[in-house]
Amino acid sequence: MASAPQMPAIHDVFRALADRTRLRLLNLIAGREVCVCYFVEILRLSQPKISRHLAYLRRAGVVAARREGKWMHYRLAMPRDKAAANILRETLKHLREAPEMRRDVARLNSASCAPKKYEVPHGAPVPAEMPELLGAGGNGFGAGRGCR
Amino acid sequence: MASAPQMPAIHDVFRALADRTRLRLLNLIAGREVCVCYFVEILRLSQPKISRHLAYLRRAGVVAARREGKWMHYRLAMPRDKAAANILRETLKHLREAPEMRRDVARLNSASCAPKKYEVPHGAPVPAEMPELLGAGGNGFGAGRGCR
DNA sequence: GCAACATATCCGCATGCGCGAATATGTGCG
DNA sequence: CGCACATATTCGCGCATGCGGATATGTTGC
Repeated sequence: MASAPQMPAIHDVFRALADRTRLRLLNLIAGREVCVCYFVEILRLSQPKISRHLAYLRRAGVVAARREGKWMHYRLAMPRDKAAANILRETLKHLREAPEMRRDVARLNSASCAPKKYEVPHGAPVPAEMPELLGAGGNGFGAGRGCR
Repeated sequence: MASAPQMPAIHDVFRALADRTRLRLLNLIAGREVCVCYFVEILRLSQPKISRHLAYLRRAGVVAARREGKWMHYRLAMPRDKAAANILRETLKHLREAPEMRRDVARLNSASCAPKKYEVPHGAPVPAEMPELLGAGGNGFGAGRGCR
């Protein structure tokens, strides 16, 4: 048999998803790897607040972090538990359709194409596409890195 | 429109799902209409606790209640919000596969077929199948009311 | 080492939630 | 009405969580 669905896994995912800020973060992170500094600018929230929610998501096992010099890159991490992973995918799919979420992505798009218009730190790494972890269907970001 | 009810809906659903007891209740309720007295006996939890969690689920809009004499029947209520509904369906689908959840359903099955073996009140209404609201795939309950 | 920067964690406070215990509401029956 | 029963709500407590503000950690470059 494949996986014995564990209650704790699903339970943790739900707790992680039960917050608006974390949903916005997950939506931004879905399909690419993003540096923390972008979250702060795009969501217009304090840096500690962003960092705390990212830590929460990390503990719940739905995002992973990678350090590169001073910058921390966050990416989606599909839970091992199949149920949790499916629910997360389903959630992200529908988040993409919410107007507020689309606005966030649009802002991230602008910021990564024209960083000078935003308060993103000088030399901040451009978000990199990572569609592998995503479910089917894009999220309006990539289309070849845009920036024409 | 009335203040864009999109986001709050999903958010509330996640908060409702972020509790083990409520997940067990939802799993028992999925596909049938159940009297409160069964929950108390099957889950072996105090009556106020059951009632409180049912109220929470009701406020989140994922279950609905119907009064019949002294008995209250609870049934699943798919949220209007399409995203919330899909996520709820996906969740229920995977809950059914968890061993603990299967045990609960098995106990409910026994109790509704042979109430005397359980502490269910005398004359308690037998849970009625309601597969309409469920996603595809049964949950091991019905198969024609069993009880042979 | 030290300054500058990006990020993470800690502190204190307010709020919300889960819990058991007690109590309130609603319904049928004699 | 008054009692018995099923269910709901309230209360007080302990604990987790979200928050802003302050501070700590880690990294680069001089």
